[in-house]
Amino acid sequence: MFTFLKKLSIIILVKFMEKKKDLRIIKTQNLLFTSLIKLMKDKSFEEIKVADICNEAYINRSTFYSHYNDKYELLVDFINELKNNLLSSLEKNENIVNTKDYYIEMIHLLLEHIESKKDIYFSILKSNRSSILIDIIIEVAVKDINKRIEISNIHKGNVPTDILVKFYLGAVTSIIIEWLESKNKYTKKDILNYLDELIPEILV
Amino acid sequence: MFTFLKKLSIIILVKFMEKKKDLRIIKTQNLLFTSLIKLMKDKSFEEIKVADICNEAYINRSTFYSHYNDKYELLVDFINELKNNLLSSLEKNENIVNTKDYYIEMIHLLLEHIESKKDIYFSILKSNRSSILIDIIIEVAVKDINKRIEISNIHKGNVPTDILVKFYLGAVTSIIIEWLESKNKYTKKDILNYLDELIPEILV
DNA sequence: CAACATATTTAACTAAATGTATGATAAACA
DNA sequence: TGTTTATCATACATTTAGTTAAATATGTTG
Repeated sequence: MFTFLKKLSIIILVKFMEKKKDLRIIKTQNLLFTSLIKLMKDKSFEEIKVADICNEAYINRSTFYSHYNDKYELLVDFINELKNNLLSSLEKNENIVNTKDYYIEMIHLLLEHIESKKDIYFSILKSNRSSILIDIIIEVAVKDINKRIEISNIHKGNVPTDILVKFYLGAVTSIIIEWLESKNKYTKKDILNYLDELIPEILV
Repeated sequence: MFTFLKKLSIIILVKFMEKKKDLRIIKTQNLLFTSLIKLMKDKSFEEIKVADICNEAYINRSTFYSHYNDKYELLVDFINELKNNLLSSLEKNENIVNTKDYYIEMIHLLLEHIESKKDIYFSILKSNRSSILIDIIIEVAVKDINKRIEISNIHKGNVPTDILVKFYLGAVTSIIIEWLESKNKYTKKDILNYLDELIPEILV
């Protein structure tokens, strides 16, 4: 119970530090985000101008500059939003005991998150920024994995844990990108089955 | 024999179409390439201006525009150069019979290539463009793998070949990036041993 | 080596996009 | 309701991109 309150207070503190008090700020920020997503469907991020983003969002350009110094800051902010979102999606995974099950369930949650925000992730790929997608998945997944301290002690082989983790996360991410890019070629279930087959029990 | 001549003539035709006859062109192009590499060590690619590249190369800006329409074209040209380079490095791999040996040797050649051009690849990572590195490795490796047609028929499981290939190439690329980013933490031999352990015989 | 072809330089210029500043207006907050 | 502050409208300085044309320098070819 105390832990819960502690958690809550931290969240409130973070929100407070972010200074997102004023509704107007939240409103414009969301408008800028959705504008960015929409534009990234048709253009690469480099081609998108600050003026484009503002026009699409019906927001004055000087307002944009009162929030961000340039479009790259907007992108970083947007990506962090996605990361936090994904991280909390993965939290449902906390009380799975078996390690292999944990990994498969994590990938399951990952795919569900991405499918629920397919527009956004597809826009990221379209805008020629696949490295963003890779960054998001790997960073968030590593954070989640690091919560399960035991893992680092379990693996019996000669391969260091960080290498092991990067190996399989790179593999999974690569498949996810293939899944997104090939649109309707594979279902979410297909991908999950393939990964279940490809990730060995040895990991446990 | 005829096929050989046909191949040769195509190569000659390509070289002719590239119009790289004049030494001056080769010279400036190389200057632009090395200038780009040098700048990417300190700045992200977005931050680098056409004028910066020209100053560093002691080349007039209008000369730049007689070669490329923008800096992105220069980057593409540079990347293609790297791809061709890597592809011919991998050719030593042609007459290996055993499939697992082929993969390990391919990774070996890959690591040797990257180590011999460590400056360049490290610059690419520094300039916040890891997706370039991923593109290069995956595209070239897939080309090389596709030469060995048999592979597509060999795998016994339910996982489609393209998924299988993307899975392990994603994994290997992820490790290579980790290897480069962690500078001196692992030797080339370490990485090769780890990957040898992680890539299953099942593939064969 | 001389004649020719063409790549590079120099310099000026247009257009577009960035980033800043200020006072007026509108909306949120307490 | 009064105060605070985010947004708007506008104007302006600066940077970068990309084009053009004539003079110069450097490779190519017979």
